Amino acid sequence: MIEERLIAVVREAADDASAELGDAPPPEKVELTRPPNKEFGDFSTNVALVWASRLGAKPRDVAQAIVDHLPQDPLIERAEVAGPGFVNLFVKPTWLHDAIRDAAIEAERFGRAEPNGRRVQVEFVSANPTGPLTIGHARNAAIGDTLARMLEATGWAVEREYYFNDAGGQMDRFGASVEARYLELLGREAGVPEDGYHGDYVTDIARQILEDHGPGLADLPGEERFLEMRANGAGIAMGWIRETLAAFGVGFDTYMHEASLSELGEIDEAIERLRDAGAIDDRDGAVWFRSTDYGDDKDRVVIRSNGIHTYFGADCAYVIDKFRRGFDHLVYVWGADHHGDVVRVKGAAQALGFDSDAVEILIYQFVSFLRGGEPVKMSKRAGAFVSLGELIDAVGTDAARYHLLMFGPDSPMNFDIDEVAEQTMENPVYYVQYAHARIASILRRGGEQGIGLRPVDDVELGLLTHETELDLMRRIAELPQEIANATELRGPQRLTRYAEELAGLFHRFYGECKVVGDDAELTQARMWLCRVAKQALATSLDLLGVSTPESMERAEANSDA
RNA sequence: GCCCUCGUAGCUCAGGGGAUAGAGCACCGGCCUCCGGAGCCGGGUGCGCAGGUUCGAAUCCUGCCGAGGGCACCA
Repeated sequence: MIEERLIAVVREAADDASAELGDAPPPEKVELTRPPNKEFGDFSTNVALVWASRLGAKPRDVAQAIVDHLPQDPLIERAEVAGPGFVNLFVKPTWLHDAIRDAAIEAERFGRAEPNGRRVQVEFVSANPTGPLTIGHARNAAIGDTLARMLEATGWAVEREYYFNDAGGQMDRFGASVEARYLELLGREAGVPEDGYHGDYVTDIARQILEDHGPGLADLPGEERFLEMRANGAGIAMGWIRETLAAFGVGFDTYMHEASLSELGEIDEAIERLRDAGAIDDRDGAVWFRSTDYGDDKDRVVIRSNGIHTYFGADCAYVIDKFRRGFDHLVYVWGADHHGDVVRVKGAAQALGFDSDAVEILIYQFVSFLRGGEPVKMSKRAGAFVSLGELIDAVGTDAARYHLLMFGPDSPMNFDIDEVAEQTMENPVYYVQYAHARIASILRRGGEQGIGLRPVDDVELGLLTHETELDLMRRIAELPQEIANATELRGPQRLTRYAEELAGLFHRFYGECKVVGDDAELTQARMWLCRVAKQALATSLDLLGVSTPESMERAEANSDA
């Protein structure tokens, strides 16, 4: 790697310069950064700035000393002192040609890391099956799935898990609501409970149950009838959810339901282990986890005085269950409304003897959905909501996912459905996809003209010397680092930014350089550059869960003529 | 009251202690008889406030102001 080589060179120079600079040895760590501006070279290091403060010397003098002692290296064109004391390295463009050649050989593996032998579970969405997914789940699904994709790209073995509660009070209210609608369909007197689910979709579910099982369920004894309704209703809702997720490009490896934790006795086990750890108090007939020992502002009940565990009690068992399945790292993707649970879940993990750093809870802020500039009000129980399916129908999976991933999870965001749907021209996703399709078109054109692409090893990439070619190659070469950074920082928005920049650099290159031209050798080199650029765009989009079209439909929005 | 997140351009948002703080949209003006004009080029305004740490702060710390969310034997 070019970076390691340059770091070694700089370190050598610093060691050589050390004698004449003073007592303080050069910093252990030499960091290379990509300068914000290419006038500052290909790579830059601030080592002189850090070192100078220890030496009590002027940073620019230290930088100059390093430059003066730089060993001869055929790769380095020149080095300059700049700004407050940066050492800027200008590298011969061959490093870019080499990088592109390597990328070409790696093909679809370019930018992705080798397996690291570690397993991670990403648990996300995890909505209870009381109805269709709503737009309230959209950001969770997009972030969770893309994080899973990014972790895979950085070498992790990833399992995507969906956790849901199939007992609990919400599900009971849902079951009672389905039951009421079912009876009403049969002409019987019934009513959805006040605190039940009032959306029309509940009737759809009841109708489905009626179709599947006939009217006979109505005559079952009360409790049995209710359980049938709850179970069948949940099954139908879960089916809808899976369909919607599939349309959104999201698939899960495992579906975990809360009831199985108690079936496995894992909740009892969790309480016992917490008790052994001295983290349990019995008070007022209930069982409490002393979460205040872990920074919570009050202790939390795990078993209520009626003997039923709380959601949090199940969470404790769930942590054990997850680690028991051999994961090295756990990620939970939660909305901001659950941020208060973070401390106690991590605390419970610690009390249970696990490394709480291996329990990562990724909190994302809420999305304000708008329609025509007006906020969309959401209430699932009242039935007033926009489903994720409707969102997908309105704006498309690509635009929806891209828009949801454009902004950092920490950032509260607006999503104007009408804007993303109707004014698609302003959505950057099409800009990026267009670049991809445009490259595909160029490569097709080359094929039509009978230009066979030779193996990249037989192609003189050194012919790529135009400024726009160098800029494009430079950015392509950064893909592996971009993916690594985006993943480590849990920042999918970095990938959207990268993809947009790459697309922009390609468009500029396209404007300046004719790919399929008279010079056969240059055509070969440029077609390979196109191919690698296309690959880098495709990998970026794929990590975002956005499709990579080989051609774009002409938009009807162009019809201003 | 306590806790979490956020506050950057007219709008939506990027900016992992570094150089001149960026992109898209919106607005104005340009672009080759040629590989896709969903493109390219040019035009300008801003880090909520006050301190602190640092050679250097949009970035780290403290306080204040403002917004969202959370503080159940609910899920």
